[in-house]
Amino acid sequence: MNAPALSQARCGDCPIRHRAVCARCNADELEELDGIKYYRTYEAGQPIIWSGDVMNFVGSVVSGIASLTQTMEDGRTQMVGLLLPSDFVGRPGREGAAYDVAATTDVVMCCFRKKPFEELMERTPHIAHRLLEMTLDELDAAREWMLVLGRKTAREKIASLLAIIARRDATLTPGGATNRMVFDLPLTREAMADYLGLTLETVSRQISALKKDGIIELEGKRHVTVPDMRRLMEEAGDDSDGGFLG
Amino acid sequence: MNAPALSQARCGDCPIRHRAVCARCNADELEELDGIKYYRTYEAGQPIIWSGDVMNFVGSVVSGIASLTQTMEDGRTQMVGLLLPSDFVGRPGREGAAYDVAATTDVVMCCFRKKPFEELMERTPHIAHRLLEMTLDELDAAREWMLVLGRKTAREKIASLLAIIARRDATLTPGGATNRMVFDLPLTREAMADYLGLTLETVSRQISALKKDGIIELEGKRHVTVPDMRRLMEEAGDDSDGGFLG
DNA sequence: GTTCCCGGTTGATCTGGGTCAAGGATGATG
DNA sequence: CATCATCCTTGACCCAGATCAACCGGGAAC
Repeated sequence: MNAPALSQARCGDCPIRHRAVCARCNADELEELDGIKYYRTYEAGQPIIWSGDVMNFVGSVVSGIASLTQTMEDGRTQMVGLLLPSDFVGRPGREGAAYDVAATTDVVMCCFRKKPFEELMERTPHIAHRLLEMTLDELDAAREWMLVLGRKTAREKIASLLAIIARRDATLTPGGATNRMVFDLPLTREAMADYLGLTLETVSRQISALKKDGIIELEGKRHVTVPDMRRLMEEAGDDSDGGFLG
Repeated sequence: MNAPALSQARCGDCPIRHRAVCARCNADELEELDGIKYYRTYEAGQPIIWSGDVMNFVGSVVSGIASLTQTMEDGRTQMVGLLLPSDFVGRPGREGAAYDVAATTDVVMCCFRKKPFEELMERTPHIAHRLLEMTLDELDAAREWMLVLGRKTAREKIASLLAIIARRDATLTPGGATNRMVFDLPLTREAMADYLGLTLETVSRQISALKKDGIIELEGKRHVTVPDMRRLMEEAGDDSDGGFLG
């Protein structure tokens, strides 16, 4: 893979409150991170890691959206996770990457060199603890997605995805989830298809159908208004919190 | 849920080398577990935990097979994990169960009361560490399964499942995986269908097809011989290690 | 402006797997 | 032994979603 632009920065520069390790960005042990932490930026479409590559860093997404995908020899692909700001990338204690990671939009990552990070983890149990919690969250999310992939119809799949994206935006928006929600799709139709185990044509058709039925409104191809979140949730086939972020 | 038979036992009685916490069964901190550890048995078909139930224990499977399933209001179900001997159940730090857990065959569980277990985890970092590793394994497995659910054909799904079960048996069998493998299916056709996002009729048909094509041989409904594992792997659609155990 | 390109839409048709329905085997029970 | 229940198999048919193909629209390059 190609080498993206790399910039060094002190911890205090962390632009957001990270959910995991970086959540400690202003805390005591952070002093120890000087010199092992840096930022990287990736352009939309760029690969971040290839499955099987040796990963010599861990990190978390600062801005933008990255995707985890698995690929078969014949080219069939399945997206197995979406990485949103504050999500963690990397597997302490593992050598290689398990899946392809790519930037879906422009992405800024906050990285830590792996070795020192692991040593830090040894010394500070609550970091390991936080990491375990995040991993459990991701596991829940992945298993919830298994239900979507295995048992839901195309329409339900689309509604589930829209609900997740809306809910994600809600957590980033002061005020949070309301009945009416407005957001931009951060994914192409093709990426949505890869996420949902569908073809892009089916994605397009089902979005059109949801629009025709008044479940959503569309402005351009990406800007979505959901006039009534409850109706969208019904279309998704369950009332569950349904939060796949992993 | 009903209360299954419960028997107390000292740690030294642990019948197998557990992969995770129980891996410490003969180690120092185990002394501390006296009184918070016990065994439970469940009959095939019995529920172990309902999704949403308060879970006051964690534990690991000693013998038998348990399944994790998610269910929609209308009854559609998706199995999201198989728990084999040595697999861990429970979520330190979480109140409720996230999915239904049920005994697929007769199951013996080695349980720890949750509170004391969590306290023990606080004090002994390497248990937390081991737990993180196991959770990462399960996450990998779940994501691998997402590829199966989202993109593979019915025939590939069946082959993938057979390959996983064969490989699991191989790890339990001295000698390990060979070209020729013989094992018993621990799942009904319906359970396989729930695991694979198919109907039981399709499962049955595809198994018949694999038999007709000489990929597998069947004796009765459950006893399977795979004359050539490589051919089965090809049918599964990838050469990957494909290990979904979680 | 014109052209090109890329992401998206829509239509026509095909098909894998779902659905509905009718047996078949095996093993438990009286 | 007959009965019954469970699990499994197989057939006939149907439909949701895949496939193949044509076209649209907006933005970047010339």
